[in-house]
Amino acid sequence: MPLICIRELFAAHQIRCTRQRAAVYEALRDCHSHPTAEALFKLVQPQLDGISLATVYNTLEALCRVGLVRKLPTESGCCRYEADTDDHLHIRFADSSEIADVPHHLGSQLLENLPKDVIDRIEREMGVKIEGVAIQLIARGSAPKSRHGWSDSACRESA
Amino acid sequence: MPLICIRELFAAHQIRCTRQRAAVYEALRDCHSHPTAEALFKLVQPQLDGISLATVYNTLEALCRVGLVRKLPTESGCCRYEADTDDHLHIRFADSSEIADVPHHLGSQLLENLPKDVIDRIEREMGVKIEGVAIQLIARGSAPKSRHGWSDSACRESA
DNA sequence: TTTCCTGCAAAAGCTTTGCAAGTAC
DNA sequence: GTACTTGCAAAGCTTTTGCAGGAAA
Repeated sequence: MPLICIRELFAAHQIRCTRQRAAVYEALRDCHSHPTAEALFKLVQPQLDGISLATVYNTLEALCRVGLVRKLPTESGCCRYEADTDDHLHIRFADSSEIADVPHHLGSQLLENLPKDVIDRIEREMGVKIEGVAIQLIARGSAPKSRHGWSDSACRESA
Repeated sequence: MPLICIRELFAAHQIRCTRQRAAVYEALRDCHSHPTAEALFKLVQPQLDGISLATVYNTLEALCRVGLVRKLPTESGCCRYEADTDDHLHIRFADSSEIADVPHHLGSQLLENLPKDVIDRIEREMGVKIEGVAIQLIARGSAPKSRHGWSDSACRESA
């Protein structure tokens, strides 16, 4: 997607388009994995000479706030991000903290089969409003070597 | 559950039973919420005068390793723990990072309805072995005030 | 007695913040 | 021109580690 479209996308979400933000967003969207802020920083550094890690964090926070990016729950104490905000399943690899997407054609069968009436009962009986579902399948080991461009590592517990 | 049983439980899992570990485990099991390490530390401090936060972390790590405790994925950068290792659903409150259990009679209907054949296909097509499923329902706001003893707070983002 | 655990303090890792200079609108 | 962003550095928070003394088995 050319930069002009990112500019429009940002405008539609009412955040300013800066070189740094566009680069971070584009890198995240195109990398098809679920990088940490640090990994993303290393990814954009070559194109944006002076960019700082703090800017990556600020950018991610801004993009999350307007819903263009999602922060994924992890067990590892360091956050991972994705630009694909459609509902989809994740596989979390227990030994590496990596996260992979389940292809849509597989995940949707599972998501669409969630019984609506059960969700309704949970809302009623617990007095809450459910706004989404995050499903992580847990797999032992590390991500298989990037056939789909999944792989991405680096975090406290991956040592 | 009296301490003698915790001793046996630990023995069965081949970890030593110390006062500190027993206290941390008992506090976690009885608190019916999903405290951070820090919160758990404050919970056991009154009974164990000199305990240190590092010991709480070491203990939780040991208990996780043998499967007596689970570390829950969060978005907040600080970990939460639970002693209920049966499969069950969680509700994550987007604005407070708190986590609540969905009562078993409600969650099991959802868990048992997950289509096994779809999981099988995911394993085959992605070349992974799925060992578990973590489902978090996402709710806006904070946890309703503890009818079920859920509430527990304190974390970077809860400010 | 041997091995593992604790407490302390220090370090490491991730994320946020304050501020002056710069940029988008 | 105004309001928002950036880069930098420093601080803040969570978690881990090294080591000497202590407790469990």
